[in-house]
Order: sequence, then C-alpha cells, then structure tokens
Amino acid sequence: MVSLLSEASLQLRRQVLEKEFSRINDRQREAVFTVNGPLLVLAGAGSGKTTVLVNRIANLIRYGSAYQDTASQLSEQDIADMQEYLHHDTPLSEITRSHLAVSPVAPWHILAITFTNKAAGELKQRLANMLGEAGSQVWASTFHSSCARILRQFGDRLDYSTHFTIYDSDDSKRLMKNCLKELGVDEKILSCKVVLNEISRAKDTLTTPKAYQQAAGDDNRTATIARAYQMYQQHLKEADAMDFDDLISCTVQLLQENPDVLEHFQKKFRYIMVDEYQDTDHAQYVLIKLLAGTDGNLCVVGDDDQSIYKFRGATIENILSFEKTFPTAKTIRLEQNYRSTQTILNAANAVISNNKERKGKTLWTKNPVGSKIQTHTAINEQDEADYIGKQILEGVADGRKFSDYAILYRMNTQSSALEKNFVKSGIPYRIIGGLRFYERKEIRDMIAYLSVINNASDEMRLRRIINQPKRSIGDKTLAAASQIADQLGESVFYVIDHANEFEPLKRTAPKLLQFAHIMRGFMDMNESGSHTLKELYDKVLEDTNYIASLGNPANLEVQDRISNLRQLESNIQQYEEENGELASLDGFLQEVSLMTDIDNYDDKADTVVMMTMHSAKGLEFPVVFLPGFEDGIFPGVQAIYSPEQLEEERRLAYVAITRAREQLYILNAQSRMIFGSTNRNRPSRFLQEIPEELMEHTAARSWKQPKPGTALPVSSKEVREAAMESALHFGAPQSAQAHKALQFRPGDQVEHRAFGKGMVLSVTPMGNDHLLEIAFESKGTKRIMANFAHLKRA
DNA sequence: TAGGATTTAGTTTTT
DNA sequence: CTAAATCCTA
Repeated sequence: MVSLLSEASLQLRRQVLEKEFSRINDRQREAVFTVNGPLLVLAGAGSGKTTVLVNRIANLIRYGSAYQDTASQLSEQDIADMQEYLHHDTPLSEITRSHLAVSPVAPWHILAITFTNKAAGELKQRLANMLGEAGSQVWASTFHSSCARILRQFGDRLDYSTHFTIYDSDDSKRLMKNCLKELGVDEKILSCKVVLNEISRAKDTLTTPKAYQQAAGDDNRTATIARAYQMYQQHLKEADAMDFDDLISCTVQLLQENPDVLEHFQKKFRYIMVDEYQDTDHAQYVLIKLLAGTDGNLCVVGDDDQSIYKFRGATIENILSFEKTFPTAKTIRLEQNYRSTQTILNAANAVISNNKERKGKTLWTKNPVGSKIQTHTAINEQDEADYIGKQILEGVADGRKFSDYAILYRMNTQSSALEKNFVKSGIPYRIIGGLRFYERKEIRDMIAYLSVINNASDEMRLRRIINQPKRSIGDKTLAAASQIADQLGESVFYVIDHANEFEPLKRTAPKLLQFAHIMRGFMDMNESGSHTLKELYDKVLEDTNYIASLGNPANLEVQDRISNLRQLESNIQQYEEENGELASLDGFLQEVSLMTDIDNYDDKADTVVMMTMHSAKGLEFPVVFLPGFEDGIFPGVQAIYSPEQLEEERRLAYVAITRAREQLYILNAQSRMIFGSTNRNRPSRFLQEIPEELMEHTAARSWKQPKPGTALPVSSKEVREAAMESALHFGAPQSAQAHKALQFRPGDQVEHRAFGKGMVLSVTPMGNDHLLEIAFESKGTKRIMANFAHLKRA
C-alpha cells in the first residue's frame, strides 16, 4: 500500500491540499489547515473571515488533519492520481480523496457560532453550496439560538418546561415596570431602563440575584436593584419565560450543574468556531470554554478594532487575553483586505492607529488606489441631506443602482432629515432599525396571541392581548384576577376561564368567559395537530376581529398595519415550508423571538439603505455616506471626555469607513437641529485624523432659495404617509398607483422636481416598477424608477 | 373604560 | 422637534 516514505508522502499530500484550497491566500490557508488546538484568527475588516470559516469547516469534513498528520495510506494509484491533479488539473477521484483524509470530522461534530441570524444564514448557505448535504448538517447558529436549542432539550433540569417563552426587550420592560410598581419604586428616581441595564450586566457576568444582593451591601440604590432583580427573575420563572440574557446564563448554569449534560455536549461538539469573538461577553466566554472542554479544538475569529458593543457588556478582554487563557493557542493575522480601495483603507488605518488598546494590525490591499474621499461641509442637516440626495441621483444617472448606496449614521434620529429629502427627490430608500418589524404593535399583538396559545401561563402576554381588541376588560378586573390566581396558585388564564366561580369577577365574567372561550378554541385547534399554523393564525385574526378593530381601512396607517399582518402570515407560511413535518407553533415562536430586521434585509431590492453604523457591521456597499461627522454627534458628547469611550467611538468610525468598497463621503454640518434646539458643532476629530492627501473637500456656498412649487411635506407624518404611498406601489401591483408607470410612454414630456423638464426615451419594466430613461433639458439623460420619481406631465 | 389632552424624555443595541 | 407614556375627564 505505502509506496513512498512518509516524509515524501506528506509533501505530496500537502501540495494537493494546497491546490484544493488555492483560491485563498497563504494566511487564510494557514488558518484552514490549523485544525487542532486553540486558534485565534485576527481578521481585519474585509479580510475574508467567512471564507476562512467555510473553508476550514470544509477541510475538517473532507480531509480532517491530513495536512499535519504523517499517517499515510496511499496506494500507487492514489499517488498517480495526485500527480495528475497537480500537473494536469485532472480532477481527483473520489477514492483518492477519501484516502487522503486523516480522521475526517463528521459535520455534526462541528459547532459554528455567530452573533446574528444573518451571519449564521450566510454561513449555512455557503457550507451547503460547498459541501452539499454534509454542509447542512453542521450546527451553525447564533449564541442565542444554540442556547435555546440546548435549553429546550435539557431545560427540565433547571425547572423550565420545554416550550418556555423567550421575552424580548419590550416584554422585559413591561415586566420590570410591574416589578418596580410592586416594590413601590419611583421610576423618576430609578428608571426601569437603568435597572434592566444593570441586571443585564449582572447576567453577562454570571452574577445571580443573591450574589448581586450580597455585593450591594449598604448601598441603597444597588440594594433596590437587587430586589428588583430577584423579583424579576421570579416572575420570569412563573411565566415559564427567559429573557435574552437568561438564554446564555441558564445554559452555563445547566452545563455547570449537570456533568452528564456537559459531557454530552463536549462529546458532540468536538470542533467549535466562534465568529465576531470581540463581541462576546463574559457569560459567552464561559459557555465557549465549557463546551470546548479539555480538547480545546476552539477557533475564534475576531477583530479587536471592530469591538463596538462594550456598552452592551462585550468585553474586549476575551480577545486580548485569548493567548493567556489558552497558552498553546496559535494566532494568525489576516491583513489583506479584498473589499476597499487603498485610499479608503489608508484612511481607516490612520484613524484606528490613534487607539492605544489594540493588538495592532495594518490592512493592505491589492485593489486600486481609487478616488479620494469626498468630504463636504453642509450648512445644516437639510443641506447635508440635499447634498447626499444629489450625489445619489447623479450616480444613478451615470449607471449606478440605488442599492449601491448606503448611509450610515450615529443616531437613528439622523435619518429623518434624509427621509424628508429622499421623499422629495423620489429616491427609493429603506431604513434598517428604528421601528422593527417584530416590534410593531400589530405584530406583537398577534405574536402575543400565539404565545398564549402555546403557553397559557405567560401572564405578560395574556395581559397584552386580553383587551386588544377592546373587550371592556380593564386594569381593575385584571388585577383582581391576578390576585385570585396568586392565592389559588393557578394561572391567570385558569381564573379567567372559571371567572363565574369567583365573586369579585362576577360583573365582568361574561366578557372574561367569552375571551377564554375563543382562546380555548385556538388552543384545541393547535393541540389537535390537524391544522397548519397558517390556518391557526387566520383563525385567530378572524375570531378576534383584529383587523376590523384597527379602524378605517381607507387610512394609510391602517393599510400599513394590515399589510404587516399579511407579511406575518407569509412568514408563518415560509416557516412551515422550510420545516415541513417539524414545524410547530412552539418552534415558530422561538424562531421569531430571536429575529431582528437586519435579518430581513434583502440586498436584492434596488433601494438606498440607511442604518446606524452599528447595524452596518459585517455589511459592505460600493458607496457609503457618513453624515454627522461632528464633535458632539460622532464622537457623541458623552464620549468626548472619556478616553475609553472615545476609543470605542473610534472603532466605530473604523467600522463605518471600512464598509465602503469604492467611494466614501464624509459629511459635517455647520449647524444641526438636535432634539429641538440648534447646535453648532466643530468637525469631528476623526476627520482630522485622516491624512489630508486622501481627501477632497467641498462646502456649501450659500443657502439656496427653494423654488416655488417644490413645497416639501412639512411634518414627519406627511413624510411617512408619502413614503407609505410609495411603498404601496411595490406591494400592490393592482393598486391604482402602480398603473401610473404604465401611463408613461417613450416620447412623453415630463417634469421632475429635481431635474426639471425632460422627455421619456424608454420604459423598461422592473419588478412592480418601471425604469424610465429620460432626457432632461438641462441635466442630461437620467434613469429613474417611475414609482419613486414623482413625475408630472409637462 | 375609552379616548383625547398633556407631559416628558430622548446614543449606539447583533439577541 | 417628535413619539410614546401618562393623565384626565366624559
């Protein structure tokens, strides 16, 4: 069998494996072939870390440790095969491939943890593309959903049911409000936001209510928080619910207290990979360490320069001290950037080099130098928005797509000036963050119905829906029911279901019973198992008369709500299609509770996208605008006098700058209205940290008189309605507005608010919209989406 | 209890 | 300035 010396065999195998992974660079390949023991990959922005993760997993599954191992079982046929492959590009035979492998790893022994569903989804997708069936068997998911999955299996050890509810931040807030009320704490002195934040930090550091109380000592404030913490946890338990932080800390507790469970998962996850390691908090660190166990086949990928969630408990220490925690750890730096131009990278490097607390790395690229960074000083935020809008329209006229553009700001409030301008100029846009899909009232209401159907002891959500739509059941009644429930040790739902048996509820009993009756109907329907989730959802909508309760369907806001409810319906349907036999109400609710709207961000739609710099992490765009580079905005006021916070802001600047592939615009305004008062801010210090020669500066000359007839919507309500109207054009091809586009034909004379008069040259259908090519009298030929253009016939 | 009037608090937030 | 939370009255 063996016909080569093992040394020569290893050489040959290495050559073949290197060729197998020849599409990645040397550093990346080193990370891919380092399969055993702890590994730290310091991956700069745009250095292809997902590629490394995917290839590393592929290598584990296909070849195991063949690159390092000297064991060899190659036949002469194999060797001939390999030579052929190396010299003549003949594909390797499957047999040779299998002979090459040295202790290959089964996909189910691999755990890959990310922070966002989007990142997990991307990873899964790329694994499936590369490895097919085997790729889908890798456990790739977020911290939170991995933990939820573990807890559903072993939650009984912690006295939780297997269908516990996951509370989101809104639920937590409501619950904490109740706790503080119960404790008689004045929210003006100690707001529930502050308390929740404090508790979240406690959970991040694995501090139990008891330990927290002991640490509180004499301090009154802390002692109060300790009591609130205790009560909050108790209520969660009664509701069979966990908040986001509990998912992690309870999993840690489960593994620490149950050696058999720990062993089970240590055996299961023989290889662990963690993405965005710089964002892990202490609890997540402990969790990873527990799972990695003594084998320590742990590979973490991160970038200390992109740590921007310290305020949420992420501890940069985890990455800075990885080598100390795991003395045998190998560190690999990925510094070649594949995303941005040299100019953009130089700017990013220059800014971040002002930070003291960092491991230090310098990004470089083979990409072209690219155009200079455009800096622009606007007069105020409207002028700033105006400038951005103009640049986008010009770019689109030159052949760019709207989706090439992203605007990244420090605060969500900065979006409104942009929004107004874009509505005016007919620029299609989407805002990520702010009001999320799953935070909308109507969606939360329906989710609450489904939650109660799934878990009747969820009092919080029961309270949410019991009078929604209005059933004339008020606080008074609910408080009475809640008290009775406490005395009996039964759930509130039980009490409501038996309302006529309790004297204090006699008056409202018919209403309570009616509510209980319809809920029972839903619960029976769910338990019978003979209906789909979509049918259940439709039944809930119908029996509760929810849609009718929203009000006049002619109202745009009501229409928006209804379309959101339809969207939820199709999400449910999609979930059922994806999960087939395994689909369950429980499963859907869990998936939904861990979902955010970055996850719904689809890059296919051709619109400009706006979001905070934080949300943009991990994304990239050809052209990026960074408005509000002013001291006081970015860096924010709170950060200016704290060196630590300033460094975090600088990392955020680094993240923001490195989102751009080709062109970067940085803007500041001489004055800006913020929370109702006008501020004059100096240009951001970060701007001064970028070398002069990388930038080209312009400034607004004078305040232009708005032309008559170009009246803007004045209130944000009007803006929203106008935006909604535009949005409807997309969703409803049958609507009257959608036919507007069809009214335009080549040769039509039109007038655009920004470009003036022109003639339609061509009409191309695109999705539900139409792309118009228009020759303007003064501005040349532009391409514009009909539904967004607000064109008038001239 | 519902709905309108008034007050008040507003970085960032992968889950 | 704006949106949500709370207050107040019918």
